[in-house]
Amino acid sequence: MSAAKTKKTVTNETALAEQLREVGLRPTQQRMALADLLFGRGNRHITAESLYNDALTAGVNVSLATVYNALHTFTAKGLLREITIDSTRSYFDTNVDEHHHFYFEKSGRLEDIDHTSVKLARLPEAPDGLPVSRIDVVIRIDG
Amino acid sequence: MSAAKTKKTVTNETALAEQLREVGLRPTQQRMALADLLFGRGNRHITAESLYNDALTAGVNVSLATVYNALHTFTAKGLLREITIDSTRSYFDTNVDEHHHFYFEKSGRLEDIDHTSVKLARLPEAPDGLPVSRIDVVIRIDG
DNA sequence: CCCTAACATTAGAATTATTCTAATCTTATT
DNA sequence: AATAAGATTAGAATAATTCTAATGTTAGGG
Repeated sequence: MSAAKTKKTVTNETALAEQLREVGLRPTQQRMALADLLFGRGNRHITAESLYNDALTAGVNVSLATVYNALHTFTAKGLLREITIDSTRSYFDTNVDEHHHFYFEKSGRLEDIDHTSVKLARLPEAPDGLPVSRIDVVIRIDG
Repeated sequence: MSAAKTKKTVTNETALAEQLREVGLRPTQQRMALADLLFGRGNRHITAESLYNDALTAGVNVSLATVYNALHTFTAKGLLREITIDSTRSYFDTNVDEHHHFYFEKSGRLEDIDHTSVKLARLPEAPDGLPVSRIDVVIRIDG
């Protein structure tokens, strides 16, 4: 179902467009469509290729290069989190809260682990007292 | 300094060649040279490109494709451990003991953390009781 | 010992993932 | 509504990695 045509003066801006504006991004056609595919459902782990395929299936006119641009821009703005597990491709997580991951080696699938389920009782001091930006725990599952 | 010429009958096989044979690999020129560059010094974090450059500098005649082959073969045989931190390239660690890593985001450098320095007090159960093959902890340093 | 067949290894060519940059689109300002 | 400044897009280029045909190695028979 398509929304009623927007008049030239912006009067009925959608919530999605507003969210993009809030982080300083223009709500362009391509970004709106990709943001909708990304955030319309629950938390997901996607790759540039998988989002590109989702876009094609949804009939969205967008190039793969633009999908990469959008993923990196969204990550820089804190709307996505990049996870590096498999060097052959980048994964992006729509869950940006503190959490960890199970990685199923055979299928390549990722599963979120709530941060309260993992407790780091002892941690080494960071060299030169430099700030820790993030701690990633990946539990690799043989299956 | 070059070792004395080996006679046709293998009498004075080097220790390095013997180690390769032990894991079922032929001690070819290229592999011997790469193994020497990899394991000759202390623990290191290398990339295919960095090892290739080391080889060129050392005057070793080897292709980049062969460097990739050797790194993956050595990893499969347990002589190296692959670490995935940065999706733009694969790192290989000559330290195959249980340990974790600091990752310096600005320089891209890795530093080993002894496994006794990190204590995981609470861990979630693996789904379906599947076996855990490895737990990786990466502490990302903003510097 | 040497020769040969079977298999392992190598590296040039091909592929895949990602980035770059020139062209296009948006938007704030008038 | 027109314009200029800057953001966004996507075709082309690049970089990382893999594939596969050619080459090298080795064990066993002659």
